Amino acid sequence: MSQVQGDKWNLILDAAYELFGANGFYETKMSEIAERAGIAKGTLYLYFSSKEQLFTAMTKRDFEQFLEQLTNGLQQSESLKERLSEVASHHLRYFYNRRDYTKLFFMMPNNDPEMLQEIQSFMVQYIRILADMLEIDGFKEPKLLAKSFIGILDMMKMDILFDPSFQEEDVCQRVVFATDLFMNGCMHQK
Amino acid sequence: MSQVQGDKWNLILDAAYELFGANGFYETKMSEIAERAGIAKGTLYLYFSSKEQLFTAMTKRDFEQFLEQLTNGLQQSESLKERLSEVASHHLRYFYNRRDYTKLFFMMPNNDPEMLQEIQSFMVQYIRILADMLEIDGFKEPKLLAKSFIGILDMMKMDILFDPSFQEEDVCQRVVFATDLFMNGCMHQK
Amino acid sequence: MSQVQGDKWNLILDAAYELFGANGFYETKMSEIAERAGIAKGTLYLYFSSKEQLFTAMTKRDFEQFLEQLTNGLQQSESLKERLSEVASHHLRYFYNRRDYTKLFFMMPNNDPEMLQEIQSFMVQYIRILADMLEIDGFKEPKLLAKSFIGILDMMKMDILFDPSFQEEDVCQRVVFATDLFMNGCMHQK
Amino acid sequence: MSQVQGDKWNLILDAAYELFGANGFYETKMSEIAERAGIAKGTLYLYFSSKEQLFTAMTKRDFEQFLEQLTNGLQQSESLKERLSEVASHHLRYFYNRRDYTKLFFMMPNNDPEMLQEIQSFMVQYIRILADMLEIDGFKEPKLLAKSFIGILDMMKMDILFDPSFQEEDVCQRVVFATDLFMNGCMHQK
DNA sequence: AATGAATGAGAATTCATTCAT
DNA sequence: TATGAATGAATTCTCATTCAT
Repeated sequence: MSQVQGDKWNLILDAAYELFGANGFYETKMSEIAERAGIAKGTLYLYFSSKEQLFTAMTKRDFEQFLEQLTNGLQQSESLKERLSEVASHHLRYFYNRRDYTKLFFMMPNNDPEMLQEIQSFMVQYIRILADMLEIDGFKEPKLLAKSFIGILDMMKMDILFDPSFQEEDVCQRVVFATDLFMNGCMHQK
Repeated sequence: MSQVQGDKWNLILDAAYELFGANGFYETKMSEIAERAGIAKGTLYLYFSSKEQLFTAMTKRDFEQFLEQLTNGLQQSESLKERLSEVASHHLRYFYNRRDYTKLFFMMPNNDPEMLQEIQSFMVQYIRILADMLEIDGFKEPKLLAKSFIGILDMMKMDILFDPSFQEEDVCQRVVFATDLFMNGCMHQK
Repeated sequence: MSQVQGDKWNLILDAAYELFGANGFYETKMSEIAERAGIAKGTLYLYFSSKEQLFTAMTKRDFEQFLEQLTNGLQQSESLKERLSEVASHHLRYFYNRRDYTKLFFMMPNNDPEMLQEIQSFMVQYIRILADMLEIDGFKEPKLLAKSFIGILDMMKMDILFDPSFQEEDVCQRVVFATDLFMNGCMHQK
Repeated sequence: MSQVQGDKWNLILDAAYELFGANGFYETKMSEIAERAGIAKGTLYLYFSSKEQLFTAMTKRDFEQFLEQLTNGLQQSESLKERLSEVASHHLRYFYNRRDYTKLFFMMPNNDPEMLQEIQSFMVQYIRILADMLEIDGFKEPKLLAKSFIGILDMMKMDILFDPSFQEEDVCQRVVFATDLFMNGCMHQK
């Protein structure tokens, strides 16, 4: 995580990430976040107006990082298959690296519209990246295809996060499996 | 199925379903559930030992219903394609019928091991049903394929639940799309 | 104060009266009131929805008592002078008996519209009682006269509440003084 | 009067007056006062050691102004009646001009001894001004009479501040009414 | 079985005040 | 003088759960 010295904003987000990720939104106290960040409780509120907003900001930072790294990774890929592999690899590795933060994906504040907004905005961008590359290659219904691929990858988080025997090598196998399945499915739908 | 249980048991579960579904676990009060069920707060605790357990029981009933109806639907299908269509149709319709209960799929209690247990047990059964039919037809890696198909279907809940313009006809198109994509992908992976 | 056995509502109001009166609204904690009433904090909220509402209810009860006792006292008086004396006596004794609750008259919640409502409603009733008796005797501008008399009496609370040497006998002298002054003023304004 | 004090001192007091007057002591934040005065929060504490002390200083300035203007106004009056009219007019106009600052008269900090001191000191001086003029004309109990007159005038603040239909002309009528009532009352008590 | 009054632990948030710059 | 980022004490209110009836 980014810990630029003096960057209290990122410091707080890092602390929040650890605790929300390990314990979930409702089970994490603002006082714990403050303590972990090494600042006073009141200071949190100089940077984030509420617990909900802090969670949303933390998620947003993570989403942006996800998309940025994905975009970077894709620049080295040429063929569609390479690009799809890159997406799969990035997606699955994302979860693999967050095995200790499972709560992030199952516990978020319920009624926060800003949070929902953030999720939807992320999905739109993620889907567009995939859909664009599929469209260039002439596939019909690129958006639906994109969602399908993401769906395949996302379902795999269950094993990655909750199967303790899941190893880093397994990630690669899944990448190949998902990419092949999806590519074959696409090719014959053209 | 739950006729074994008394009337009041189901009455409570119905009330819980409505409220948890509309507002989420943390935003629903036990007193509200009692009121909606037309009984006293204390009575809830004669049937369920805690709020978490009530939520888990409610989810379990829903899961069982899902699997039971799926099994029934599959008995009329012959070919693999028909069976996959049936699965897709059932899965997507499930979400379509629960458009007003979106919180059910995004907010659940965090630290309840019984609940996690229930989800995993459901997934195992759901996957097995699909994997079995794929295995019979000779596909390799039937479990991974099953998870992939479920993943494709599950991603579609985003549109079904949150796109207000999503109509019942759209469900059918998605069924066809998902089934075709998956079938084609499978066929060429054999 | 009224402490009908089992009447928790009055029990809470009594405790609130003591503490709000001695320390003022903002300096009194709900937990203190609960402790003094011998109940749990949460129980307060079964009877009063907020601290403000508790204060208002307490004030209302006191106002009602004031007006009821005043009305009773006036039934034994015949002449106007007797009646004015009764009002003066009642008003000044009210403050004298509440020498230990001075904060009641100088500290109340600021922005509570219900509280303002209550005060104005009390004043309207108090003024009417006085104005009615003045009108019967043919005085012009009975409402203005009523307010003036109340003003004279109310100003005396400063000495009664804050002059430690103020004795019960002094109350009587003030009653005579205020009544005479006001009567004479009225008589020659007819 | 407060020319002795620096510009900023009065600037702060002006801001405090607006905000305390409109919202009351507890509902006004030091940060708001600073913002309104166009200075930094910390700067407030270079001039006033605490919120309470700021409120007291603000009140003191207002009291001093009240007494100074009253004294000035009385120098042009000759007869007792004229002088009483002047007092009444000044008192009622004071409230009329502060219709937007009602909180000043109903919300002040509770436990600040300096503030209580200030109020009592003001009352002593105000009463003395009135009592002196009454004593010169040979009235008995001049202090009690002074308090009574002030009481009559002060009760009228209720209408002036809270009756939205109260007009400037009504002030004059009240002045005449109060003065007459009081004069007549006094004359016949001699 | 059913009730619902009573409990009390628990947490977010505010804001007067300080002090390093 | 002036600043404003940082502090942290302090308190209301909620709500799952209990238990006497």
